[in-house]
Amino acid sequence: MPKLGMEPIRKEALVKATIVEIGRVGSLDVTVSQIAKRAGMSSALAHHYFGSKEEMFLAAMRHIMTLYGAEVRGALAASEGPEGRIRAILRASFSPGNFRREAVGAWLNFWVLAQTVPEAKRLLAIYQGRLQSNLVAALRPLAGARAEAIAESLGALIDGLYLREVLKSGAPDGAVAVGVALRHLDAELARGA
Amino acid sequence: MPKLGMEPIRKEALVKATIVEIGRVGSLDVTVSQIAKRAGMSSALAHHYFGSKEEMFLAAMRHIMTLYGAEVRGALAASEGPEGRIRAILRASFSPGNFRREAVGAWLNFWVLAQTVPEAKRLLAIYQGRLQSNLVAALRPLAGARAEAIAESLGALIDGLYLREVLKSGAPDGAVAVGVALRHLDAELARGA
DNA sequence: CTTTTTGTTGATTGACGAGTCAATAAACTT
DNA sequence: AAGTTTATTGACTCGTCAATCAACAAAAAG
Repeated sequence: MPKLGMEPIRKEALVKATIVEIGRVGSLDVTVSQIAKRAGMSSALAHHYFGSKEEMFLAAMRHIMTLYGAEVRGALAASEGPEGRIRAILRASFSPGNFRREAVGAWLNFWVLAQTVPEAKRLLAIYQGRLQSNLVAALRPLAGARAEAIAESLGALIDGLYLREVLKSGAPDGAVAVGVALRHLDAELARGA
Repeated sequence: MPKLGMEPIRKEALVKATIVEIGRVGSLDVTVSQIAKRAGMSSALAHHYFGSKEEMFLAAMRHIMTLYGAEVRGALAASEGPEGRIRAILRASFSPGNFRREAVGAWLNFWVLAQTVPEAKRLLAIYQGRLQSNLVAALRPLAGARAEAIAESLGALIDGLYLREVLKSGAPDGAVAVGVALRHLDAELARGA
């Protein structure tokens, strides 16, 4: 049955299964067997393609970040004006695709991973840097020298809203989160003016 | 050698050791043996006093929350006026005792725990509720009907600042965090006025 | 002084899980 | 057709760890 060119297909299936399982179990205590089973293959094959469980986690992290980055870029391209760009970033951050239970759970656990695995820390730092520079770029025309400071608190607020989503029961509501972030932004901008 | 009345002493030592080990390892993948060793006893004794590892985690969580709560109450008692009360809450939240690497790491991991262990979720909800009502009480005279909304975003911001501390290298700087939170607050209040 | 309660641990059990290996098979190369 | 590369898995190794147990020691109770 060996069809050739399976590698990318298998890897993608494993990455998605990893995210789903982390979200389902709620921690990084997922077994390779669980992941492999959900992806429809044996655990041996999972080890064959990724050398270790840690590599699977990192690949899953890159995947989530890639999705997030793409969504932000897309929203940014379709936006106009500084304020429009900020709204775009916020909407992308809390879009149904990113702001869903399993993705939020995955993020939380990647944060834990970052405490011990340097590569995970690096990836998370990249995410933070990109968010920060996107926000600063959009804020510069509106807030001048205060752009950095506002971007930092806005970034922390976004992360905090993600964190709090973990405790909520019921489906995530991105609109509410966007509203909270926008109110904060308005307040900051109003003060500067 | 069995001196009587060891139970509370042993339990306290275990709770502290649990927090230290979680902070050191950076995850909940700490063994009971590690914890027991740091607390100066055998793993069997740890199991004797707490029935399970999970109970140890929950006890550690209660301990951290108790410390935090006590510090907030103390700061609140020594404060004057609505604005003073808010400052007190923020200062307590980012005090050296609470805002230190191992405590921050422990918080993060408790959040993970809350995804699967109902009791952990309950405890975290209590913390959030207390923080919220403390903030609302202090904000009411300043912001009236907007107190709840501001308290919510301020609470999320605090959590976000904790979260981001995890990625930073170097010693935590509570003063900076308090500054960020206070700026946010000022902005919100200025708008309402 | 014997019985019970409290403190304490080394040794053991039992389960589970990451990673390896050998074997099998289909496809591609020469 | 023979040889190589890619796909795939069941079985196995080896280690780890939570939880239990049996046993011992000292204090308190009767």
